[in-house]
Amino acid sequence: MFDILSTVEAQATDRHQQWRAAERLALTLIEGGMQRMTARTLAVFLFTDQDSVTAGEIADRLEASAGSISAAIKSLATVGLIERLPAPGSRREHYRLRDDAWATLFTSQNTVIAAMLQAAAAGLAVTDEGDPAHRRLAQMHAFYDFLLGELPALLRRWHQQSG
Amino acid sequence: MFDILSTVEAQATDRHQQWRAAERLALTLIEGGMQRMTARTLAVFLFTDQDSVTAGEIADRLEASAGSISAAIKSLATVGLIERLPAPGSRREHYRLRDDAWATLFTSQNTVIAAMLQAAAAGLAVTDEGDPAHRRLAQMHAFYDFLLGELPALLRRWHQQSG
DNA sequence: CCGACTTTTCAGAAATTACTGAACAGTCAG
DNA sequence: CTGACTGTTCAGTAATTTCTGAAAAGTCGG
Repeated sequence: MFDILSTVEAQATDRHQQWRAAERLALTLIEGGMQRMTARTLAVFLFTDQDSVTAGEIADRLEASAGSISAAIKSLATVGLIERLPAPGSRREHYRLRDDAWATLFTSQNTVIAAMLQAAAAGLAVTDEGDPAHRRLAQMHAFYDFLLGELPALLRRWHQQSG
Repeated sequence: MFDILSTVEAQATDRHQQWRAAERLALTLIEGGMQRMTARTLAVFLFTDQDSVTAGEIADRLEASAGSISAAIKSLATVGLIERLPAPGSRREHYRLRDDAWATLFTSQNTVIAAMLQAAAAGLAVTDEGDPAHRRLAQMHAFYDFLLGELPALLRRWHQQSG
């Protein structure tokens, strides 16, 4: 009887809940080390009901300045999480989350791991065999060497399973 | 002929190089998201030629306040990277890097991954099937679910190989 | 090529975070 | 139990980071 009305109410509730869930996810990303505005921007890319969004739309949604959104988009694009869409006739740039965004985000850890491995190697090179520091650095080196070797196979399994 | 002299000189150089390598490793850790003083403290634990160190020794080495070192040690102990040693007769507390420190550090990522998984699930619960956001959240959920499943086996392989 | 609209850049303001220093608490020798 | 020494806590400050707002640059239709 009042199906239409209740549907409208439910949708309004859903929108609110979705917005809350988006902000909550942003907090998780921030907790994990991501910049505040970059995290909130990424959350918009995830939760929008459109196929793509513009910088202006994000700024409106987050009530943030165009400048900070521009920086956030640049940052997300640099690590490969989002992509610029071939302009669909509009003057404004459209962006969307890439399909393999999360695997990409995870892969960017490779850089960190490689840096740790290199730091350990540098330490090994300037310490003597007998020095306790040498043993510790060797353990560190072994672990990150192992990790760096395992990650490609891990990602291959993922692409196999999902693709 | 001048072996003793050159050895002394080499050692002095090594100490300097070791100190440089330690600070460099600290920078890598900071880059990866660790607090500045916590990273520098961890570097001391790695590069010291002693079996264990005290808070005072670290403060001297880093020329930092006792307060900041205390906070750093607490932080490192909380995530399980260092351990308090059974007091060897001294009044001062001795700490050292744990043997499985690096695996522990990596494992602490599990928390982040679980949080991401939960955030994705929360998003799925408040979006409709047809909504593009639902599809994106499903992809995110699938990836972190996969990761969470793979990591235990990864660490098992590590312990098998190293132990 | 012009004019309107969008995005980017950047200096300065605001907010957050990290460190210090001093007071407090804990512990062990005597 | 006392005194001396080490570690911890916390308020205030210093430094860094992040955001804004406005000006500059870029882009596309006309």
